[in-house]
Amino acid sequence: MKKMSDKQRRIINFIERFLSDKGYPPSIRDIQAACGISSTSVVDYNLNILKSRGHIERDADVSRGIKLRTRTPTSDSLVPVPVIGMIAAGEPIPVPTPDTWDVAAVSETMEVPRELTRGRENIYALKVKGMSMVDALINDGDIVLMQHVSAVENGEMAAVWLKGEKEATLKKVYVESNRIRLQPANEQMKPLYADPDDVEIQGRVIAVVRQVA
Amino acid sequence: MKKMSDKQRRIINFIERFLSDKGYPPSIRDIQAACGISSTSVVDYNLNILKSRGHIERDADVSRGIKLRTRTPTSDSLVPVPVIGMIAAGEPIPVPTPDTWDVAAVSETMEVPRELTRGRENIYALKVKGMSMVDALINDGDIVLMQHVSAVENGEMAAVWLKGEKEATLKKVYVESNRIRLQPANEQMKPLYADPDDVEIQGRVIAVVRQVA
DNA sequence: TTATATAGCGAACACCTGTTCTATAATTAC
DNA sequence: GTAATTATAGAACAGGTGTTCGCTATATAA
Repeated sequence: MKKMSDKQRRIINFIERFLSDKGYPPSIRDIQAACGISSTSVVDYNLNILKSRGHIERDADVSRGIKLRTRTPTSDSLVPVPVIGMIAAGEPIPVPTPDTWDVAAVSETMEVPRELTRGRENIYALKVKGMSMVDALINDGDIVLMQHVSAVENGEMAAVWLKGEKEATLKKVYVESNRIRLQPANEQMKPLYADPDDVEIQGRVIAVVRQVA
Repeated sequence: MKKMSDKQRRIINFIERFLSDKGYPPSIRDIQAACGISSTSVVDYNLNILKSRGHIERDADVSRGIKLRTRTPTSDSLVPVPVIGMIAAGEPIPVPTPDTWDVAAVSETMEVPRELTRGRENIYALKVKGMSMVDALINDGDIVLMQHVSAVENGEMAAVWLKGEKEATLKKVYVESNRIRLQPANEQMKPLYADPDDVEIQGRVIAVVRQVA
């Protein structure tokens, strides 16, 4: 798909906001005024381009007959995620159970944009306690969005439980010949090597959210 | 609330169906045709009743200016935030302008849960480029949610522009007797001291979002 | 240079559409 | 019964609104 011009992007954004604000689409002259366009025909011209590119639909000869094609209705754009526990040094990582999956059965829940989870299944959240994960660039109080998987691709960030050290960490995981390399997200730091029998992959890190103020 | 007449119920149902079908509200004559009403004035008459009873809202003199009131879309639990630029070492931090405030006038936009911004005003987002902010536990590619303020409370995390070093950093700011202490979020690291004339507060850090996978 | 495509401008047209007005029927109140 | 209220009809008006047309400007290609 070809790139949108700056003007076209402004038009799309305005339509979105107008629509969620007023509940009905803007007229061509509404768009003209809001986006500072000099002529209605220019708006029409760009709307036709946006239509041909598939960004909107237009009903001909119908006032305000603009339909957005890109945006899913905002109703399901927020997904609830169960916060099933803490993650901290010296304590095992909470493993999701059928009970904790159920958003309704869990005490705490947070809502995140679908954009973050990208519609993936088996998502849960953990709250980080302590400073033990600064080498993963994760602070005390951060929220880690996880996906429960038993194995990860090489290079993916995962929640790892080190049996011997009784230590929970978040590291990039690389499977090497007969050992596992655990690489901190801060690439200036040195990797850690572990025996495959000593590590337990608990899940994949999807995102980190830190609320500062 | 008084009971709706049969005709009014048909009108409401038709508006709902039309809206979800076409994406924009029907005109009065659309309603007239679909509900088998003989005159536009009768439609107008009943729409006014529905409005006074609180079932719909109408914008006067606006074609298709009908808004359904019954269902509350979760649209206001997600707030759009303009992504106005990058933040990187050696480059000035983009300062929001009246133009970039306007969500409609900005090329890129992201949506975040209202919970994250807590309804604050003047929120914008910056994308972090490079590894220069690892001491603030911020990685390459992270998104920083900012609030534009000219001054911050002691201990708050802020985007700071160091004039002398031509360096943008995110630090906790403490005003001391005749110097400013800039404390990295990673408290194991040493603070930086700067002359008050050398620092420029660009904004307050509200949140950090990192999409890993 | 000469073409060609893209983008913008302003005006005008014709239909769409909300609104208003008058008249009339149906229902309810008294 | 009459009067008042509610509901309906039809028509017309004025402004809203999508569309079109001719023209100009700029950039790209040949």
